[in-house]
Amino acid sequence: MEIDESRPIWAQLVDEFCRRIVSGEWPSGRKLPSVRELALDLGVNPNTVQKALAEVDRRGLTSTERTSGRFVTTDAEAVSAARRAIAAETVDGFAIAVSGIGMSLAEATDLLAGRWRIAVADPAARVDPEPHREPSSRTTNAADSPAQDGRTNQ
Amino acid sequence: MEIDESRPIWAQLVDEFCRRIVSGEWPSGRKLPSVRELALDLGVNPNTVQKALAEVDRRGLTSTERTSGRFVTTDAEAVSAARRAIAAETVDGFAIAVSGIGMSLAEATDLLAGRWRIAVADPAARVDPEPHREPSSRTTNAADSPAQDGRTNQ
DNA sequence: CATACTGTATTACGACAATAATACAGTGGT
DNA sequence: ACCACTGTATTATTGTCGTAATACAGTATG
Repeated sequence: MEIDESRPIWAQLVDEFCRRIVSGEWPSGRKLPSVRELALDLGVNPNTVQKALAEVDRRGLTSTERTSGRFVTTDAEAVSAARRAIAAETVDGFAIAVSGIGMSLAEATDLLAGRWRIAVADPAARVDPEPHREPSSRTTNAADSPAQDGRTNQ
Repeated sequence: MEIDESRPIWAQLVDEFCRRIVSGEWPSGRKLPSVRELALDLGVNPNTVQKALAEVDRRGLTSTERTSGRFVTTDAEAVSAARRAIAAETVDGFAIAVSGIGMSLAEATDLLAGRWRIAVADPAARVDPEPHREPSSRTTNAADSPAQDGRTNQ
């Protein structure tokens, strides 16, 4: 799994764990790897994994036996509901994004069909998102005059 | 424009400004609102706007006249290239996301067609992403034993 | 020329994410 | 009983994001 710096790691882990569950990668009833094992695999701190798993618990996709481990829920409906929710979120976000740059549904559908195979199969061929880099050498900088200026933030 | 807490604000502003340019909302050659004005409109600190605009400059979509203001590039090819890049990123990301939860291209296309109109037109009907909330009452917590444990982070 | 506007530069502070390093408690196998 | 393993809890440190509050420099207009 890929982790980037654009969002809190624990939030990315929540998404990844949910994905593994709704995709069947972690089937219903299966015992999850331990907190420490997951942390090792993912290259993050166990604290971060724990935080993410607590949120997955909260969403009802996993539960913990306190000392014997953590397990995927056996409630199949909960899993499929989560899958539908994730799908809907993803689709809506995509629709908003592409319509926001002036694309039509037909354009979006065509582009999707054209890139599907390659994007899904060949990670190297993907167009990765702009990696969230600091704007060149500049610092931060901003305002000036004291009172009537653009400092109307919260 | 909507700002959430899932990513640095300045990064969201970069995306938004690029979107306005490639969508034609800010046409080629047009003078951008001032840093302070944008900060006021968006409800953020001028520093944050400045940081975002510096990045948009770096990407070649805007340039600054230092004292007279900031302008959208007149290089039409740069704009359309940026639009293509954004579209490709968005489509690839979508393809990976939906295939990651086990959807086929046909399913994705159908779902997209079904949700297109409503997601684009009616913000209230959208399925919003999980709002990145702290996992209930729990703290953070994690590991234990000292040496041979999962603390193999960087 | 003076004033208002533009972008740019600094420094400081509060909040939080991620890490680090322990510690505790309960279960299961030997 | 012992020991390895599980989840959970605490405390401290570091870095960065967002904000705040100024300050400086150049242009344009009256």
